Formats: sequence, C-alpha cells, structure tokens
Amino acid sequence: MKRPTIIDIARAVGVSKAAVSYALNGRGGVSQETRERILEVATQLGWRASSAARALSSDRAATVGVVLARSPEVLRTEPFFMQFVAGLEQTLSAHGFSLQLALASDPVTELETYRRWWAERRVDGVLLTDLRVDDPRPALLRELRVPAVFFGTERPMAGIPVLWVDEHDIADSAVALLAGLGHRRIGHVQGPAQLRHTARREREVGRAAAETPGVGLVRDQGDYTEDGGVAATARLLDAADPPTPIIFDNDVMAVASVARAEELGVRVPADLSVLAWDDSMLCRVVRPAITAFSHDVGAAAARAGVMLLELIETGVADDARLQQRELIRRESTGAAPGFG
Amino acid sequence: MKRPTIIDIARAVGVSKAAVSYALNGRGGVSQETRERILEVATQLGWRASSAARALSSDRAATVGVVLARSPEVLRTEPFFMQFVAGLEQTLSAHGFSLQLALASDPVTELETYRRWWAERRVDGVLLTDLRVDDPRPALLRELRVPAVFFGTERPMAGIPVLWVDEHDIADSAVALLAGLGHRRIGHVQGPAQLRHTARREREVGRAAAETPGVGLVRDQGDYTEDGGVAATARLLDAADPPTPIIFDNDVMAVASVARAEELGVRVPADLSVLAWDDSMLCRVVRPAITAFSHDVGAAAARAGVMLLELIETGVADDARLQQRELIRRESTGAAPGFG
DNA sequence: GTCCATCGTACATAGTGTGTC
DNA sequence: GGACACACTATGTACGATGGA
Repeated sequence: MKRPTIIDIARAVGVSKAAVSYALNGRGGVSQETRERILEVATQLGWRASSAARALSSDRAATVGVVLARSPEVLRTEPFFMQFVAGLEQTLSAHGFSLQLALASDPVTELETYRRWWAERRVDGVLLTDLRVDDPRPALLRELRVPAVFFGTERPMAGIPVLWVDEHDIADSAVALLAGLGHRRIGHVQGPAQLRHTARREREVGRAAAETPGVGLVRDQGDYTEDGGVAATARLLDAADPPTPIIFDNDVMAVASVARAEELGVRVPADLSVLAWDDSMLCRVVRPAITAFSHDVGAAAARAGVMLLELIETGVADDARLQQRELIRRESTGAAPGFG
Repeated sequence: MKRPTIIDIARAVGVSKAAVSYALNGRGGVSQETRERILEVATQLGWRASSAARALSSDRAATVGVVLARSPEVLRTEPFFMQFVAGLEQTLSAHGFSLQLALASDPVTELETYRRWWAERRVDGVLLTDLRVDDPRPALLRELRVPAVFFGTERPMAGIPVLWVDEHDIADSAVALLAGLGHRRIGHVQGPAQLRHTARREREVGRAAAETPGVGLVRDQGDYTEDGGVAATARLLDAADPPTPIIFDNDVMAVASVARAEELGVRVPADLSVLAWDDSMLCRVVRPAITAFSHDVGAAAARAGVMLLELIETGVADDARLQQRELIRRESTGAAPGFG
C-alpha cells in the first residue's frame, strides 16, 4: 500500500538499485532481459520517481514559476490571465514540467517571491509579463541568474530572452478603419501609466494618427477596471470637442463604458464608436458587440513556455516575435455622426 | 554566488550541520549564543531550505493539487475558475503551501493526474470540485489514501470531508421573487446533466416551484457555453406555452441568451425576465444588467483550502457548510407581461 | 585484454535520534 | 545536564570498480 521506491523494485527483481535506475531511465548498463523485468515490476507496482528525490539529485525542479502581480480585482475580471495560465500549463505538462503559481499584491512581494523560489530551488525558471516602467525584475533575475523569459515586451532586453509583440500594424488598421468611417477626432483610454504596454500603445496610436491627415487624438488615463474606464470616458466626452470614437486599452473598460454611455443617452455606434484592445467573450456577448483587437493568448503563452524550457535546457533562447493582433470588426464601430 | 546550504552555514559558523538545523528550526540543543550567530549568518547568506530536500526528509511536499477538468472553452470564459484559484492560492501561500495546477481535458487524464501526483509525492492532498454523476474520483482517492476535500457537494461523502452548499433558500428566494412579479410559468436552463450541481438545482427549483401555488416549471438542457445556452433558450421560447422568466444555471448562458433574445425582438425584462446562477462582471456590465445569485468564490475556495490543510496536518477535518448565495436584483427581472 | 552487466557507494540537502564531553 | 557532533533517514542519479565471458 505504501508508495514504492526503486529499492522496492530492486529487491523484487533481485538487482541493485543502480540497475533499476539505469533501466528506468533508458540508459545503457543493463541487459535487455533485466531491463524488461525491471520495467514490468515497476509498472506493476505503480512506481513513479519521487519528484523531491529527483529534484534533489538532478538539481532540477521540473517546474517553472509565474507570479501574477495585479490587483485581485483585475485578475478576477480579465479573462487574459486564465487563458495565459491555461495555455502555459498545457505546454509545460506536455514537456513534463509543472507550473508554480503565485499572486502578489505589490512589487516588493513579487520580488521576494522570485528570491524565495530560487533560493528554495523550487523553480528552474520564471516567466514574466507586464513589463513596467523602471521595472526592477530584470535586474534581480539577472543578478540571481534565474532563467527567465519576458512575455510581450516591445523590444529586446539585455540578458533576458523576450517574446515580443509589435502593435505597429494593428494601430494602423484601427486608425485606418476609423478614418475611413469619417472620424476626425479619436479618443484613447489608456491603461495604467506604469505599464510599458501603455506607453507603446500610446506611441503606436499616436504615430498612426499623425500619419493620417485630418485626424486628431485625445487621451485619458484608465486603470483596466470598470470604474476607471467609465471615469476616463466621462472626462473625454465632457470635453469641449469630444472624440467620436474611443479606443480602450482593454476589453473591461470598453464594455463598461459602452454600458454607461448608453445609460447617458450616447448611442453606440451612432454617436460613439468603440474599439477594445484585447478580445474576449465580454466583447462578443454585449450589445452592441465590441470591435476588438484579438490575439490568441493561450498560444502565445505556450510559445513563451517553450522558449523558457529551451532556455532552461540549453542556457540560451532566441527572442521571438508574436503574430500581430487581428482586428475583429463587430457592431460598435460605425460612421462618424453626420458622415456619408 | 551559488545558493547556500546548511553545510555552508555550518562551515561559516564553525559548528556541525545538525546544530544549524536545530537552530534554524527553533529546537533545543543549541546555546542561545550559537543560535544567534547561526541565524545571523543564515540571513546574511540569504539561505532558504531546499524545497526538494525538505520534502524528501519530511515526506511533505507542502503543496496541494487542483485539477481543472473542464473544456478549455468553459475555463476561459467562466470567471469562476480564476476566482477559485486566486482565493485558494492566497490561503495556501499564507500557510507556506504551494498550489499545483493542472488542466485535464477528460476524466481519464484527470484520474491519471491524481495517481501520478501521489506516486511522485508531488502533493500532500488535493481539492476537488464539480462532483459528477458516478464520479470515479472519491473511490480512487480513498483507495490511494490521498487527503482530499470536496468543494461544493450537496451532502456528506464517505471518507472525504466536504464543503457543502445548500441551495434551498436561494431557490426559494428566486421563485418567490418571480411569483411576486406575477410570473406563472418559470423556465430553467440547466447545466450539463453529468454534474451533480445540475441535479441539485433541478430539485431545489422544482421543489420551490411546487410549493408555490399557481407556478409551473419547464426545463431545458444547456452546457454552460454561450451557444448551448442560446439553443436551450430558443427551444423554451419556441414552445406552445413559453415561460416568461428563465433561470440560467450560469452567467455565461444567461448573458448570451439575453443578447440573442433582444436580437429576436424579445425585450428583457418586459417580455422575458432572466436570472443567473453565479454572478460575475458579465452580469454587471451587460444591459440590462442581470439579476444573479451571488457568492464569494474566492472566500469559499480559501475555506476549502483551510479544511484541506487541516486534514493534511491532523488527518481529520470536519465537513463545513458554505454560506448560502445572495440574490442580487438588477434590471433583468420585471413584472410578468400583463401583470400589475 | 576487452566488453558488458552489474554492484557498491558517494552525492544532492535537510531533519533527527543517539552518543559524547 | 547542556551543548554539541556523528551517523542515519528520506529517494534517485551517476561514477568507478568488479566479476565473468
């Protein structure tokens, strides 16, 4: 009834535990016949290598870590995280690795988690998202020599492989769509200022707008939550010369703002067009359904996972580039008021 | 630069590693003075016990496992799972435990995962959700003697502590609300037939309706997805004598069905009232906002986590009962057509 | 002398019971 | 008896040594 060890197998077969270890790991040094008997007894006893013992002797935890460092509120509401975790876990388990997951409510706890995981030899590497302004994580991980891959940065990073995203084309598509519908003043409700995404999107949307004659841009700050998005939208629409379309940096803010706008008598898309950066069920089920910039988060997370495994295995991994997002046009984008 | 071990500390202080171990674990057998020197050197070197070595010698992985056994589709869209994982992880980490997470696309893989985890001594116990009809999991876990807690069953289970939920009162509240609004024929779009939740809710709603004079009930089968919910709703509404309110077994089906209904010219709540079993942002942001049966999933998961830790620690844990859900009344419920 | 099968044992790290001064 | 060291536990991996053909 007790969980068997290789010693139990060795005793049952009548060989040394070294022979058992060799046989089970498919290495030389055992005859074909003995190997077969060992394997047979092993499966019959339901033996599996103790993860602790294997980790201790091989100096490999066969585990990678991810710290989700966002407010519980955002974690609960943003479908992104579950997709990320699901995509990653499937890849890892296919390669015999596990996922160690932690939540951190503040940056200090997050850094402390990496230190602890590494010192406890709990993980062989970590996967990071949401690069911040003055982000302390790359320096810490380099100092500790923790294999790490950064998911979704905009450009290479010294000493840490990145899976990078380029939002150049998607910003162009969005602005082109809106300009083609006659919009002349575009609103942009941004994410938290400390996230690098935010700066990048600001730049790309700004560039695309500047390259489009006759199109102006106004911005306001959101925080990815419903309330933050609604407040930013209200400020934009209350201005002297309000925008006729608004691009939201995530789906939650877009959806909440549409609901609020319609309560205030602003019709979507007749009075206001809406686009969401990030697609999810939210954008599909609300009415009007929201035009969104979609990409496959699960597949991207899986890709990052493979990079990290390669880095752990070989010590190096090449940067890679994520496929650009796709503009899914739904009902929330229409002609500018008085156009056409 | 290399990660320090207790031997490094012992060398630095000039004592044996046993002394270091005793000092670090706050046991007797070391003088106050030596203890302090050891602790000082330990923190200075940034020492942390190797999780593998500790697991090996203590026969404790300090980890609990959860297998999420739903389709990727449902996992992505249902906010329940992220809330569950987040609530659980926070409790576990507060007690020095980690969460091992896996996805399983089918029941066979799920069972295999428990076997593997246990044989590999990877987890000290597991937490289960979504009891099914003829569920093979309790028997397997009893056979393997894996400490396990079942989350959200309706009644006690032989040999496995459960955190049970009682939907008696919430079914009463829902039916009372609808009857009070003049509704006489209630629809119920159910979840997958193989889940025990489904049977329980069927029974409770059926009982509450039967106990309410003049109220009838019609049911149809959904599968927790958007498409499944919409199809079941269509069947109910196409019938000769369609219901005027529909209770949906989850938020996704409710929200998708409302969107579809309005496209077909069925106004909510004027023509059709809607209630969702499970609350989430979805119910809040759509218009009309959906009346829902809410409960704090994160807190419930944390509670189940504490039960499991107690079971692991002491070998026994008492069954506990979850607080009943609360009916959050929003805009999707109104008077029956022609009532009042 | 060579080759293969196999064994003994050290090692990875932390925890703990027993023995010694 | 207090303060410590030694030796052994947990399990799997891997090197070097040994035996026989």
